[in-house]
Amino acid sequence: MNIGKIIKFHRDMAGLSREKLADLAGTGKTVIYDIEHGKTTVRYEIILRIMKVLNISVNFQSPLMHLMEEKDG
Amino acid sequence: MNIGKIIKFHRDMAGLSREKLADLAGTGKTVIYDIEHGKTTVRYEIILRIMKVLNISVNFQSPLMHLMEEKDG
DNA sequence: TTATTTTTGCCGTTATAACAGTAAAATACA
DNA sequence: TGTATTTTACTGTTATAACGGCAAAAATAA
Repeated sequence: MNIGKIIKFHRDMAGLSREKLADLAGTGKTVIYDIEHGKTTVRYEIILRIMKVLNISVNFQSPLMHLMEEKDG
Repeated sequence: MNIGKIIKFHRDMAGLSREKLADLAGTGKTVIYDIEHGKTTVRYEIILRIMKVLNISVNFQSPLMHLMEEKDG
């Protein structure tokens, strides 16, 4: 799953520059550049913040997931 | 989404110690401990490797996602 | 029970990711 | 066209995440 392309595509669709997206995500512009260029050695937290701004949800799936007790807030 | 609990649950189900999981994921055991304790300032790449070992898939969803041209291998 | 093995929890050091700065490139506007 | 503004590409420095090491705790065996 190419996260760089996903972010680039959504950023373009939102009409955001890297710097603007970075500001909204509370991070530096360089990391946006890095991610869009295929770097995956970036903080997970930063990925999450960027995804939030771009209205992208992150989901985890597995055959066992439904067995986890989940307390809904 | 509590990634720490997800990993802890699947690790237990797989009968793996942190050290064993770390070895399989090609990382150190400390980061497993950190993640399970709620730390999100960890490398995205490491999350991916751990998820792979535990057979958990990572998916991104958005209202625009289907508009991306995806070349299937 | 005691001894042995395994696992967990955490700290200090080292490698590296994030950042600001800046030049180049692109875009906008007159 | 020229000038201003915006965006991109990249580098070096600094903050910090990843790691190994070790003690404590837990599990397992005898």
